[in-house]
Amino acid sequence: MSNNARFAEIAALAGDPGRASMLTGLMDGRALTAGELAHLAGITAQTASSHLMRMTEAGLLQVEKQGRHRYHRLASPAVAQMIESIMQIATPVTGGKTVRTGPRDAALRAGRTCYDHLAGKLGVSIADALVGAGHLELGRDAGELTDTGMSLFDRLGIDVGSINQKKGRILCRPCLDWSERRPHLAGAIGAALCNHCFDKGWIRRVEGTRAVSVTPNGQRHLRESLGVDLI
Amino acid sequence: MSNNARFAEIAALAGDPGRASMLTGLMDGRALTAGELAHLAGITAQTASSHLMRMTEAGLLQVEKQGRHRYHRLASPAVAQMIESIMQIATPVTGGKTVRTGPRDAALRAGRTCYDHLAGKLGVSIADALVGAGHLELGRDAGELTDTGMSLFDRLGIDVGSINQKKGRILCRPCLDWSERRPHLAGAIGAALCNHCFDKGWIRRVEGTRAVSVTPNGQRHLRESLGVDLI
DNA sequence: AGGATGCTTCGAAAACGCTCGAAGTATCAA
DNA sequence: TTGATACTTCGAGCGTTTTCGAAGCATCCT
Repeated sequence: MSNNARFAEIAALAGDPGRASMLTGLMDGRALTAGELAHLAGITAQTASSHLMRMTEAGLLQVEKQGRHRYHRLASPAVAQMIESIMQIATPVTGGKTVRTGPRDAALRAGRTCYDHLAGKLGVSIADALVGAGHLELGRDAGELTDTGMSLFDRLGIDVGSINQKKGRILCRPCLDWSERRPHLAGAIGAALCNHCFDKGWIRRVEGTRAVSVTPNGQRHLRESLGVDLI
Repeated sequence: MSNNARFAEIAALAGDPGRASMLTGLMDGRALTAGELAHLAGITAQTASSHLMRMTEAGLLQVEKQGRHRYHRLASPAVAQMIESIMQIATPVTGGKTVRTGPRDAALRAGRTCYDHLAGKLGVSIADALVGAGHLELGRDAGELTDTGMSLFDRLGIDVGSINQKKGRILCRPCLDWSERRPHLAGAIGAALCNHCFDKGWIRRVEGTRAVSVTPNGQRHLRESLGVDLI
C-alpha cells in the first residue's frame, strides 16, 4: 500500500463518529471492553466489534483478552499524540468557553488523565506550580525541568535519570489542555509524575469515569512537595 | 456541532485519498494553486475545488486569491503538526527502508522543507551538527538550545530573544523525519533557522518540487557557521 | 450440564460521499 | 471585444461504507 493510502486509511479510521468516540474515550489511557466502547459510542455491539477489529488491524489499538472480555487500549503514545493533535484542530479556539456544565463534566474538568499524564485543573495546577517555583520551564513547543526541578523529582523518588536518554537535561512535552486551554505536563516526565501520584495514593480514579480525584493525603503531599494549591 | 462530531469531521477530511494527497503535498509550507493540487492528487479540477472549499471552511487550509489563481496553504502550524502526527502512525516502522529511489526522490531525501523548517538529509545533518557541537540538546519529546547555541544563533543574526516568550531558555520541538527516521529541528527555532537560510541565499527551492538545494555559498556558510558536513 | 453474558461473523438494506461532465463566473491577454 | 485560462457550481451516477438483525462461538456462573 502506498504511503498516501496508508495516511488516508489512518485518518479515515479516526473520521467516523463512532470510531472517533471510542478513540477519544480511550484517551484517558485506560483499557475498555468492547461493550463499554459500544455504549460510549452509542452503537450496537456488532458495529463496535467491526470498528474495533479494523482499528486494531491498522495499529491504532491494542487488544487484550481477559476471560470473556476484550480490553482495548490505544496502541502507543504516538496514537495518543495523533488524537491530541486532531483535537487541537477540532476544538474551536473562539472564546474557549465550553458551556457544558454537568456534574460529571465538573469532575472531569477538575482532574483527569490524558493518556498517560494528568490534565484538567489538576494537571494545569501542577504545571503552574512547577513553573512558578522555577522547577519547570514550559514553552509553546517544549519544556524542561530545571536543576532544582530535577533534584525535586529525585527527592520524590521519581527516577528522572532512567527517563532521559541524554546525559543531563530532562526534556518534556507540553500538551494543550482542551478544557483549560493552557499547557500541562506531558511526555515521559508527565507520565512518570502521573504514575507516581497513583502509586503513592495521592490521586484515585473516579469509578466508571476518566476523572481522577485527589485524596486528602494527596492534597497534603501535592501542597507540601510540589507547592500545588488546589481550590 | 458537538465536540466529537468536529473531531470526526476533521479526521474524515484528512481521510480521503485525494484530500490526503493535497494535505501532504502542502506539507512543505508552500502555497499551491487549485490546479496544481488537482494534478497532484490525480483528480479533476471540479473535484479538487469541492475538496479545497470544504477543507478551507473547516479551517484546515487558507486560501489567497491572486488574479485568476487561488493559492492554498495549510492554515496553521497546528494543522501541519496534525498531519505530521498522522504520518507518524501511517509510516510503517518496520525497517524504515522506503525502496523508492527515483531521481526526484533522491533530491527530496537530500533536502526539503517540512512546513516551516528543514527536513531530509539536510535537516538531519544540521540537527546532528548542532547536537554534536553542544549547541543543541534533542530528546524524544523536546529539545533546547544550550547557552553556546544561543550565542551562536545570536551571532548569525537570528533573533532568538523574540522567538521565545520565556526569559532565558529557548525550547523547541523535534520532528521525526519520515525519510531518515531521525529527529530534526522543528518548532519556532527550526522555522527561524530555515527562514534565515533562505534569506541569506544558503538554500534555494528546486523549481516545481518541494526539494531544496544548498547553494555553494550556503555550503561554505553551513560548514563554517554551523559545522554541518554535507556529503 | 444448562443458562447467561460478552463478543464476533454473516448478510442485506440504506445512506453517504466521491467523482466527473457540462455549464457558469472571474481574470487575463491581445 | 474576443478568446483563453483558472476555477467554481450544478446535477446525476455510482461505488463504499455504515449499520443492525440474526445466528454463531467462547467463557463464566451455579
